[in-house]
Amino acid sequence: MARKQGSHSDITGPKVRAAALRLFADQGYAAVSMRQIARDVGVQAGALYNYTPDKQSLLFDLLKVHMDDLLLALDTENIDGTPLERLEAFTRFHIRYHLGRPDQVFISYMELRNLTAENFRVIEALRRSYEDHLERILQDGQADGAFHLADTKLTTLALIAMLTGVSNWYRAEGRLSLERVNEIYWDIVCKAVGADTSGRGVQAAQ
Amino acid sequence: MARKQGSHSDITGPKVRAAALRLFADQGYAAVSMRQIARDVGVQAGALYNYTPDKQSLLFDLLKVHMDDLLLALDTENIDGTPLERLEAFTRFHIRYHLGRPDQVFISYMELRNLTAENFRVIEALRRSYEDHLERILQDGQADGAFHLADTKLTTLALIAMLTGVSNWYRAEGRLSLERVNEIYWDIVCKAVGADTSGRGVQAAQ
DNA sequence: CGTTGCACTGAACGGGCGTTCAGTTAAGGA
DNA sequence: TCCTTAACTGAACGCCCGTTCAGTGCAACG
Repeated sequence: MARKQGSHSDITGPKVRAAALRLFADQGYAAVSMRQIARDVGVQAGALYNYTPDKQSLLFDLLKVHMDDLLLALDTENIDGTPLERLEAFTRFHIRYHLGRPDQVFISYMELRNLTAENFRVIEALRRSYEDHLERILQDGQADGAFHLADTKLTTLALIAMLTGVSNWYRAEGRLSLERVNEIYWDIVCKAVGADTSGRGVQAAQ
Repeated sequence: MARKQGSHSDITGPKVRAAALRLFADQGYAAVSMRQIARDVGVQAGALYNYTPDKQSLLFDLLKVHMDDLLLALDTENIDGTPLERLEAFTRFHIRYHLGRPDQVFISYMELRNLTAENFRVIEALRRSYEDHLERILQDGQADGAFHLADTKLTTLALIAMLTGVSNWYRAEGRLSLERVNEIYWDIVCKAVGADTSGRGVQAAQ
């Protein structure tokens, strides 16, 4: 048998990436076989090699596209205003964007170690430039007295770790709406950077 | 050939666990073979089965021991005092303990998905009880007005994610000493929970 | 209507996997 | 000294791995 109807390459290609993404996220890169991905797509394992030169590239492409999309979306956001406003925009953007792509986020920090050294460097650089965006906000806020930070670099890493952690527990059907989560985290972030919070203040509601 | 000298079981046993820990942390559970572990220890693969019933138990035991040690060490810490004092003790404990055991920490959140369902539940419960410890501090502080939190549960998860993130970048030979890292993170945590920080305040030193 | 070429199959390649087990060696007790 | 037994070897079990490739059938083109 060959293809059953019409041209399939523009259907099968995305299917392959989608299956790889889901399976890598569920079971981990090393635990997933090409035959498993193929079964998920509905083809034989050999057919996958029409869409990727090898398994490693499949992983790399997923991570690369994710990081590119992330940086592009960040650039597209409106990030003008005071450091405090920019920090709020970044916080909300990060949470919203990450909660919308749980699988991509998951493999982007779980499967880094399964990249070849060269591929790792590429992704690492992209990640770094994302972090730099936040650090610049913190530096600006520190410079004009809006924030009070002991160390901008560490605060950057601390905030990103905190915000990314949302993906570990958030469930859309859970007790809190995305908007409520945004509010609560923004409240924490805002205080953590030592910004003047008089006048705002999120109410506890437990 | 059999054993070369003396009794080896109390030497080989720890060696097996140590090799498994290091290799799992470096390459991931699924990517490490029993033969690789055996080579590291200096025996044939079959000999490993004198020390573990199977590969899965090897992973589970590492995680279980780590979590038990963590909870024991936490209980051993002096945790009396005001909520603010207890929060500071917890923060410093968490950072110190985690930075001292990078491999255990790493596999404890990277390899959870490679546990069987039953083993996962056990580790998950231990982790939960660790989180509960922090949440209790936050609740007490919230109750007596020391902290101002929008949501104690989310703040718990946010803080733990932030603190555990230290393991991702901290290097002993890096620019900051453990004590300095402790100071900076405690500064962030302290502010994040909305505690009154007048009179303290860590100085920036960049 | 013949030809081209895309998308795919199915078998094969060499190799590694977790695990088992009969056999071997040497330490330590009787 | 003999004997038991802990500790380990080395081969084997059946199975799965990533990847390659000759062959196949269909759609579209000239």
